[in-house]
Parts: sequence; C-alpha cells; structure tokens
Amino acid sequence: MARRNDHSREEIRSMVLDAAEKIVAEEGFKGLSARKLASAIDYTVGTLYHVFANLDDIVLQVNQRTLDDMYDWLAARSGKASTPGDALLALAKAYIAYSETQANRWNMLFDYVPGNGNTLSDDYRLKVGRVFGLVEASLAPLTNRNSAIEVQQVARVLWASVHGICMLKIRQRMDFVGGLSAEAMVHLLIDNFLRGFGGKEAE
Amino acid sequence: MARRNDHSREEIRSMVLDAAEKIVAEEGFKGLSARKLASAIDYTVGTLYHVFANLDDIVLQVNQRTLDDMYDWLAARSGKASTPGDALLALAKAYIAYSETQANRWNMLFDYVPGNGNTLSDDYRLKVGRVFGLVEASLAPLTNRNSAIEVQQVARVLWASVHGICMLKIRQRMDFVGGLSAEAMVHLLIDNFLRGFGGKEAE
DNA sequence: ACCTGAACACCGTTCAAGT
DNA sequence: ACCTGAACACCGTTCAAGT
Repeated sequence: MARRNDHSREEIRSMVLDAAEKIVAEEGFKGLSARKLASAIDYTVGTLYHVFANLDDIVLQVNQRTLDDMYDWLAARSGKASTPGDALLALAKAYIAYSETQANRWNMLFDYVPGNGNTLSDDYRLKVGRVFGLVEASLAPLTNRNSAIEVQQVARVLWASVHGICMLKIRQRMDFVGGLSAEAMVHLLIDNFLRGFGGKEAE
Repeated sequence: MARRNDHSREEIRSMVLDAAEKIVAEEGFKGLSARKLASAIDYTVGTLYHVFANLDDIVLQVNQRTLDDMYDWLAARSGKASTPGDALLALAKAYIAYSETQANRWNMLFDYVPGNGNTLSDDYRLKVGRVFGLVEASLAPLTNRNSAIEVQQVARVLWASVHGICMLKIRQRMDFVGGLSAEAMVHLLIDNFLRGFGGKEAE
C-alpha cells in the first residue's frame, strides 16, 4: 500500500467535493463526516488531510460550489422583466425555489458560523457578492433618480430581507395559522419598499 | 452507587439547562456535548437520557429559554415611541443588540433545522409567536387605516426582514467594502417600507 | 512523494446490573 | 425507582511507517 498515485491532488479534491455534495444533498449537513467521505472515494481518512486543512475547509469549498450553482440558477431566471419591482420579484421567487429544491445544500450555506475572530475567505465573499450583484442589476433603472451607492444599499437591504423571509420559512420559525406563503411575503415587501423608495422626494 | 436521590427529576432538568446555557454562551453550539453536561452537573451520561429524549431535546429546551430571555429584553426596550416607525426601529435595534451581546445563544436559536418531517413543538412556536406579537403591538396605530390581518402580515414580513439583515451581518455574509451597519440597514428598510405602506391608497 | 493504518481523544445513545 | 458504568458504533485529526 501507499503511493498509489491513481489520482492527482486536484482529482482527489474534486472527487471529495463531489462526494460531499452528494452526501449533504441526501443526508444534510450532519450526515457529512471525514470517514464517510474517505470511503466514498476509496481512500483512507489521512488522505483527506493532505488535500484539505480540515472538515470545515471541505464544507466551505462545497459552499462555494453551491454559491456558483445558485448564481447560475438565479441568473437564468432574471433579466426579462420590465420594472425593477418585477425583476426583483422574479429573482426573489427564484431564490425561494432554490432554497426549497436544494434545501440541504442551501441550509449548509449559512450553517457555518465563523467563530473566534475567523473570517470567510475573500473567494467566498466574492461569490456572495456576485449574488448581490444580480439584485443590483435588477434595480439598475433606479439609478436614473438615485445615486449608484444608494441603489447598492437598497439592493443589500432588500436581499437580506428576502433571505430572512426565506430562512424563517424553511426553518419553520413562521408557520403560524393564517400565515402568507414566502412568495406572498416577498411580494408585500418589495411592493411597499419600492413604493416608499420611489416616493421619498415627496417628504 | 445508584439511587442517590440527591435531586428531583425537575432539579436535574434545570441543572442541565443551566449548564448547557453556560457552555453554549462560552463555547458556542459546537462546544455542547452530553458528556460535558453530565460532568458539569456531577452525574453520568445515562442520567441525561432519563430526563431528556436526546441532545436535540436539550438544545430545543435551551432555545426556549433563550426565546423567553430575548422576549424580556425586547419588551423592556419597546413601547415608548410615538410612531410605528420609531417603535419598530427601537425594537429592531434591540434585536440587533441582543444578537451581538448573546451571539452564541442567538445563533443556536436558528441552527436547529427540523429535518425529515419533524416539526418544532407547539410550545416553541408559541414563544416565537410572542416575539412577533411585540412587532404587531408596535404597529398597532396602523390598524386605524388597515385591517388587523394586514397589520399582522406586515409585522411578519418586516420582522423576518430585520432578522435576515441581522443574520447575514452576524454570519459575515455582508461585509463588503462601504457596507452600512445593521442599524442603518434596518432604518432604511423600515422607513421606506412604511412610507410605501402608508401611501398605498394613492395608487 | 504519496498513502496507509493505527492511535488519540473524543462523540451520542443504550441498557443490564446494582442499590 | 434511580443511577451507574460499561459497551456499541461512531467521530476529527495526527503522524510514524511503509513503498
């Protein structure tokens, strides 16, 4: 044994990430373990630690793939609306749909809490930023009447809000009797916010 | 050994929850373990399983305490504003402050993801509902012009939104250059939403 | 250089046996 | 009835040793 050299370092990396994605999709965040990953790719645990720093590192790299996947999903479903409100609503609905169809992967995206002064990598933050970029793009017409920086701020506020609605729904913190669907809630949010934002000169 | 009878079942329950609260506050969600809890209260692990169903059960009961604690915190900081906007803003700022000062406990509140058809207990949902109740109360003046059900829906949408802003900030999914503080973001959210909601008859 | 396998220090959960 | 302690089936991570 030892020195099999069947796969390059990079091949092992992508085999691990493929296997991790599959395990998370099927069993959720908690189903992921180093030993399960190792046996899925037919190597021993030790090998994982030659390619990744630790299990958190693997989780964060899977998350980066999920962010890319989600970006593609959202991008494919945006851009064909005529008003910022419609564009944003389409994006928000696509986000809700993604969170529902990819619930386990989507949940893992936010489960990792950087602790003790740790921060997310620049790469990770870039990929998060790209998603916010889609929101900004859908609000682009507003830059006729507002500064670019204002529109950027609105994009972040609205997207974080849409995210909050989505998260509390998925994690069952909002299933009261007579509650609206997530879609109806983001509709209410976007309609009223944009009406208020558009009419703010009247004050 | 065995049959010590030093403490009643209920005493053991509250000793465990006290110890769990302390461990979570100091070391976070991941620092909590059955063995650590058992040694903190000077019993063996087996005893925990006579009082609680499992570790998730303990987590959920700690969360219910946190929800009560947070409710008290929020209630103590609300109600003295003159307009719904000011009242809501005060509540949102109190929520942000709670999430920052009690970060580990607050994070655990949302980490538990009910999976495989599980649902949160009625007690748990009642305590979540109580927090939403505070938001509804601060929006009460709006019922002059809108139905109670509409105001309830607005309360839920706005609170989920405030929560989303808070969560993405705490978990570092929004630290871009030039970003607003969480407080400034909720301000922007509430101002524009309520302006839009108040002016909706004009359409 | 690459990979193994065993070791270390942990886990959650169960349950026969002791008093 | 109450509690123990040992067992079972797992963990993440490290690293000397083998080829």
